[in-house]
Amino acid sequence: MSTNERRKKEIKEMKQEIIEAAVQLFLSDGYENVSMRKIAKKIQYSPTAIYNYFASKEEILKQLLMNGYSIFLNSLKEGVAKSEEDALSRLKASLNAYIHFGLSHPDYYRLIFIENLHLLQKIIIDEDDRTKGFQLLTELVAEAMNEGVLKKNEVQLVSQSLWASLHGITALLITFPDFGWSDFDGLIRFQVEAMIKGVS
Amino acid sequence: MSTNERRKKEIKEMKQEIIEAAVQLFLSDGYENVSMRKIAKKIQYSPTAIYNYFASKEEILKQLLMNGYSIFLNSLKEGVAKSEEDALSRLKASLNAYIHFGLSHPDYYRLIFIENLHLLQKIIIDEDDRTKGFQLLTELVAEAMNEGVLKKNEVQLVSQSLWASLHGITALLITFPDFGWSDFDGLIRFQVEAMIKGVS
DNA sequence: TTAATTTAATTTACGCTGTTAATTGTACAC
DNA sequence: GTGTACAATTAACAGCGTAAATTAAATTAA
Repeated sequence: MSTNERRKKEIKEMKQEIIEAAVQLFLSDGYENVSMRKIAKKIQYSPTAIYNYFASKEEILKQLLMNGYSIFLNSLKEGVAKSEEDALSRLKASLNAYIHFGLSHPDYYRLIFIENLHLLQKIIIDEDDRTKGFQLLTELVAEAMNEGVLKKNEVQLVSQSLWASLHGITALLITFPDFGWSDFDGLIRFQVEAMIKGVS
Repeated sequence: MSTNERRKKEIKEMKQEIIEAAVQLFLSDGYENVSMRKIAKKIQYSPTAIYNYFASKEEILKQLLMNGYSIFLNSLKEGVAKSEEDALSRLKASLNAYIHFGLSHPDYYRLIFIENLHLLQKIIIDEDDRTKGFQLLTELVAEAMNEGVLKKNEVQLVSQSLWASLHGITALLITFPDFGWSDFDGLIRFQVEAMIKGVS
């Protein structure tokens, strides 16, 4: 039946319309201030119409998390791709890319890594985007150890420590912008150097 | 007038009763799930009675933050006091005490340092408790630099970098307990060592 | 001691939230 | 054309933070 297929397309389009409205509202108003009714109003539907496409508000949130995480992964990969080819440069590039993503997409960072980290496990990025962020980091760490630019150690342990420091600087700069940070860029550079030195 | 003074005492007691109920509920149900109505029910008052003592729910939150921050400061000071007397030991003790506070009071840590960090500036701890947490850290860093166990550098920059890494490990362990952390205690030890080495 | 005044507590109410249930309208199959 | 499936709407529920009006109790003044 062609009507069936067209219907499927319509469902997909409607879902798309909903999450586009949701993203826009959440970027401007902040996530917690966006209600189902506001989303519905933006797309000119009644509030409960949305429930034909998403079971709950949390399901929309999950979709937003997927989108944000996809952008996050691309940022990391781009950062690494643009770097020099040696293992240390690639590792540093990934660290800088992580922080840079947070600072240029604070709402997404907050949503993914601060407020809903526990939901991340359940979210599978589509298809070939399987290389998750942390796996990328562990690969770069292992690479650096193999090339001898990083002291050999448990790869998981070192990667987790690096992630922790990355998250710390990013989360603090985002959630506490009015703290008297010495010098934004200087602090970031110092932190990245300290992280590398710390595990070297 | 003695009636006036007695009244002041009653107000203080009522406030105390309210925040005690609020703390209990928030510790068991999680902060966002505690409503004014639930607090009121617990202390056997009507919901709006609370508004004679706290202007809003946020004012109760601020009180909780103050309590939590007070516990936090005491934990830090205790940790330092119990350590060896040399500057490096004292600094390490403060780092460990920070993480330990987060792990033993995850709800308070989440409330203060993850969800409401921006409110922290406005909160002044009572009386002689003026030594704020970050100031304590900077003092220990300066001390360590003066004793020559830490490379001389901008004290603010180093302290902020250390705080960032502390926050990172603490926040991640709290908000993502189900992530496959190599070895909780081992990771913490490694992180503290890496932090010190990074700024040495 | 009684009357007037202050003030603490309650009830009522408003506008919001996420979500369920019942209802309406419309496009399709037979 | 009639019956059925289903998308969208309206109505409704239980909850939220909080403002306003009202009641009740305590304190002060006469």
